[in-house]
Amino acid sequence: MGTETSPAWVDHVAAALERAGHRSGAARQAVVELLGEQDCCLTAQEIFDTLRDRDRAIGIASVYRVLELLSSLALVQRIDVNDSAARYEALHPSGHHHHHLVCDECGQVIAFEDRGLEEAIESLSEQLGCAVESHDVLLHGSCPNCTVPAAA
Amino acid sequence: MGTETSPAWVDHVAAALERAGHRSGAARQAVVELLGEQDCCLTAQEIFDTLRDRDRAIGIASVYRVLELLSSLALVQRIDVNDSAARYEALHPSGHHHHHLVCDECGQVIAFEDRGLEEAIESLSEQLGCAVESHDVLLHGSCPNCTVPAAA
DNA sequence: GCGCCCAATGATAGTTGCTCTCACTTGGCC
DNA sequence: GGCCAAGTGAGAGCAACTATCATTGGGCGC
Repeated sequence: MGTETSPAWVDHVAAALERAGHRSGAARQAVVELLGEQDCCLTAQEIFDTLRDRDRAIGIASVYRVLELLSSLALVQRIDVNDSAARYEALHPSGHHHHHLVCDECGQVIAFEDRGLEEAIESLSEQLGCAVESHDVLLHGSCPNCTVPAAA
Repeated sequence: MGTETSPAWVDHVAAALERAGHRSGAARQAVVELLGEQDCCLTAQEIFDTLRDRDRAIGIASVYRVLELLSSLALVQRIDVNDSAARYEALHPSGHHHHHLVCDECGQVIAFEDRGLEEAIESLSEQLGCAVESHDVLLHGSCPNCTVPAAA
């Protein structure tokens, strides 16, 4: 894990923020860089804790503020996995993204992608007569670890 | 609206609860009947308020308790629409169900169904090597009302 | 029908994820 | 360097949800 998402997205965000008339700031920068490193979604608390551990501590209010801003500019996607805390992840300008399987046993969130699914959703949005801007697919089940009882 | 989901599902729930060794109770009965009438999802608060308006008031704690029980028995599905309150709706034993479009303008939740989408998810779950028990697709965009600026 | 036992219920206090407020700091144009 | 708005952080506030616990009532044995 680590570099999949990194530099291009961080630059993209910087450009988009500047275009939208925002200044740079330490807290926002730290959150963006952290999100850029991730392969999958993080909760606000995880972002807060990780930055504190790295001696780049910022206020929890700033975490939420940055996430809301990025979300409103379609730079991150908010994902709700039914475990009370929302998660956020980088949203690529290319539209390339993935979806999530939530393990109902251990709570782990696993990312996956599937072309067929994307196509089904695309053709669906045309039929609906609504402007579909983003979509999120959430599967519930058991992850490989929990599926095999012996390995649990 | 009103009768699409109704009697069969309520009976199904009653049977499943008895099978699981639960007694009947007024609060639970009221929640199940209300859910059985719905075509789409309700929040816990909506359930609480509606029952109070019908002079079948029950404690808010009971609402949550019943929803959790039904959810754990796969009799209702919990849906998180990113607006802070979770929503719940009847889950049919036939597997027949629908998904949701959330209007980012007005917050309205619209139900839809699509065979192609279901098929894509089914074939996907086979590939994943995980036991997928349920799935939920959430589209974000604008509902017909909000899509046409003139009608807003 | 009567009584007993435990599941079901409801009021309320507590927890928690998140938002609001406001004083302070900082970036960036002059 | 000075100014001012944007950015930030601490902490209060809010709302959804959960835990607790005393009371109620369903349903079985009698």
